[in-house]
Amino acid sequence: MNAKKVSLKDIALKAGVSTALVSYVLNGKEKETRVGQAIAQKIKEIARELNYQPNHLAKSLRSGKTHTIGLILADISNPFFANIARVVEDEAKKSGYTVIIGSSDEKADKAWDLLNVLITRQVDGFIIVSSEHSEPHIHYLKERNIPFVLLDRHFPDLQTDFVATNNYKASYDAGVHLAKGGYERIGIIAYKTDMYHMRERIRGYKQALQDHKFTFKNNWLKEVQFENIETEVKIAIDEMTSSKDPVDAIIFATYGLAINGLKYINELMLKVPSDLGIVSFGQAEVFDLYYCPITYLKQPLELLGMTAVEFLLKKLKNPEEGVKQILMEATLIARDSSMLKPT
Amino acid sequence: MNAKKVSLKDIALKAGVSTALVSYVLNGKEKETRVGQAIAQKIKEIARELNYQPNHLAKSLRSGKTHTIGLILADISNPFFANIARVVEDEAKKSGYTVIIGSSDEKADKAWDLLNVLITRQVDGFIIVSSEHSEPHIHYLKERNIPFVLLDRHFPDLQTDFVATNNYKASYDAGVHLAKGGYERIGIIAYKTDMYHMRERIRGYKQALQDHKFTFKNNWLKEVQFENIETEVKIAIDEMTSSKDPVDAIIFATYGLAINGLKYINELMLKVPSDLGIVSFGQAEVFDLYYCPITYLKQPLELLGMTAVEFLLKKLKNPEEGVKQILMEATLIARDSSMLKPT
DNA sequence: TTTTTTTGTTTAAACGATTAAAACTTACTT
DNA sequence: AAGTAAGTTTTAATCGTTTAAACAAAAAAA
Repeated sequence: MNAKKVSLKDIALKAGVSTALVSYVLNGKEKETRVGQAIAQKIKEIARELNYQPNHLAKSLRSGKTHTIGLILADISNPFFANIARVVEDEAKKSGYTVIIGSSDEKADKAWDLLNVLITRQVDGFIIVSSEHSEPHIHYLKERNIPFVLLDRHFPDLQTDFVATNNYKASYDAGVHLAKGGYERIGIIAYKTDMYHMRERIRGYKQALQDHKFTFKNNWLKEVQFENIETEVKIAIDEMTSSKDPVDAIIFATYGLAINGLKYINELMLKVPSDLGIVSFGQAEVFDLYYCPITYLKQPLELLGMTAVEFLLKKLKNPEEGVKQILMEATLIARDSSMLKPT
Repeated sequence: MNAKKVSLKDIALKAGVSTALVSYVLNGKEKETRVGQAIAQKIKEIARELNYQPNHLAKSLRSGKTHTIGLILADISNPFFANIARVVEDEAKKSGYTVIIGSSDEKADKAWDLLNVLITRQVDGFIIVSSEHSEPHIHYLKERNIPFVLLDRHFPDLQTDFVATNNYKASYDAGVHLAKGGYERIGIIAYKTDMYHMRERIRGYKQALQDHKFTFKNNWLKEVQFENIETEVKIAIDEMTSSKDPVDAIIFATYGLAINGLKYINELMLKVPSDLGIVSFGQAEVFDLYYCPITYLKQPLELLGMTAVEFLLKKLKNPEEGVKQILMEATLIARDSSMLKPT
């Protein structure tokens, strides 16, 4: 950054007026502050001529607003979140906001670090895809009165703005869909976590079983740890398929679980959908790539991202506004992997 | 942000000294500026007690440095770049830098917008994964003396810092590998672009053919447009497989091409690796998921990202330092998809 | 004509930090 | 006792903007 930047002062000097006038004119306050027509015109011209770019730092220092929002993702290597990031970025830019993205990699302490870095960077607010054990972060934000919106995952016991998917319903739909497809011993592989979105996915699944008079077997629900996903998914599938009540279909509660699970199902030479029906959460072109295209639950990605931005910007404009919460419906995209008996 | 922030002045007031002293002490300049032992201690204590967090905006305004770097990606929905982003972010943070990520979606004008937004945000420098037609951006940056490092893609005619993969070699390896696997009519599907990394991939492929005394047929090279990837890949595969010189193996020059191509190969009921051998650029767990695991070229993702940060930070520290360029080698990860005759 | 109002413009403080230079204390030399 | 040096702290300018308040000149009202 060589060519020393043009400042208000430079313009003022050249126009032979004070910086105040320049500031007024360049901020469209000519009317309220009754700046002379001729001068106003001249200032604008000189500004253009000098290619003036306001200094955001100075502006922010003065105003206390940075027009920057922090986006904390649970895992940016997950294509779902990567795409969310893109949507949020685009949407924020429309309103003149810049987004700083951080990935917590599902670790609460990394999320905490990020939060603090971004707070000292004075972002105006946050959009957060929470990781486990981050309730304290939420409390902290509320306490310090920092505006934020939770995205995709939320805490039902905490009064916060959020935008999320109706996971219960989505999972229920998956169960019903498999049942209709002719499967009767449906299992689910989820993450071992207390996070609400995951509990809801399990609850929806169980409800679907119940509504079809299938008695849930403990063995049909497997919860694996994010850190050991590869080995634990294998064990889970082994146990699910080899017990005395083997499953004939599996719901994968996330994209990552599905990738690992399908990989292993291939190794086992199990045939989808005949040996095993499959439905997975999370969309990805990848599911089309499987020899038997995978039925999946498509979350309204764009809408989620855009709404989160909308909520946050509203809150920034008017911090007193009420709590905004919304649950959006996922769509089940039926493919071959969930059809035992072709209809 | 309620509880009005603690500033140097607050500390100074409480300690009964001037802000200058506080600044000196808190910046570890007590020695050079010979601040009294007792006072220094007191200041530090009060700072801790008040939980003082320096105001980055003010610091930056004064120093002209924001300790922020802009990362412009060609496409954040590509897992390769998403992971690069993560690496860059982590690495930068180690040195106290914050990263602002933007995705140009392979569009030069979006990249230009991003560039300007980030320049007005006064990032200290850029790491850029260029999209096509963005040479002018490079010139602009050089002209304005804004430090930057190109990542993954570079322009051989432009004197710039860059960190990239040796695409020629990688592609050459892919060709040789397929030839060794028993394939003799090897094709490649690439993007239609003048970008050097893509030209190199094609060049390496051709060289491999030549070294095996296979005569390259025009029909074996297909270039598709990023915007129409889905339909054009289909056409490409149709043409490659149905002509009078049908290919028996395909190299996909990118991850996205592979995803789309494999999807279509499935539809066509072509069997990998017997009907068609496959090698693809870009790593992804997804390649394991295919019924026949896909051989791929693994780029040194972490190293690329870390080196880019290293180069940039060095340049920030000492702008006069010479041009840094490095090409890193990809590793071919051999799987079943490229073995015609099992060895 | 004097007073008031309107219109147009400047002044100066503020945001929160950094830092060169000035100023003030002691203590030490001669 | 006066001068100098060394040690310690303050002053004040600066980064680029915003904006309340003060000011001046012209126009309107008295």
